[in-house]
Amino acid sequence: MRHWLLKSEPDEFSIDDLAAAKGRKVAWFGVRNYQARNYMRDEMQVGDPAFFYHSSCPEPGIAGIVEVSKAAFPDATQFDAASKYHDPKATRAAPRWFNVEVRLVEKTRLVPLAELRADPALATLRILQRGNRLSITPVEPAEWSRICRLAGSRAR
DNA sequence: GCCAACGTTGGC
DNA sequence: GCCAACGTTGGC
Repeated sequence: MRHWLLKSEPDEFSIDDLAAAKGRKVAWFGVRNYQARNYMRDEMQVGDPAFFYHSSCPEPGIAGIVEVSKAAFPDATQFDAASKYHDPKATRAAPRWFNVEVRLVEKTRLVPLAELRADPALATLRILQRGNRLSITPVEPAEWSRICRLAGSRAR
């Protein structure tokens, strides 16, 4: 089992949107980066926990905890000509983009980016590294525990 | 809106 | 396969 961090712009899809979704589940659609896709397609397993991170917003930070509820399958939006995630080079026979499904485990207090940065125990956290833009990154077990503690979560 | 950093594209 | 140009990300 591995731990992950998933970024989402709350204007697009927030933790409250996930809480309001049917079954509190959603396909993690719209990822159009090969490395992030490969994490979903090749490494994420059902039951893996992940932080839900709000990016590109007034208060960036960790907003909650989700878990992988379904292994990777083709991202439906790549086939949808009306979607901004449409990919004309993708076909149903040869999909390019995959997504897992995630389920909300717990909405936590918002742990601001500045608080993550200020914590020496999180110096190696991927999203804090210079130039990092990847929307899906692995989280080390010690980092996971530390952030759970900061967030006031019972999860470990 | 700025800008650093990075990924992708496409000509050669 | 190289690499310049371009587009995107995301914090500030």
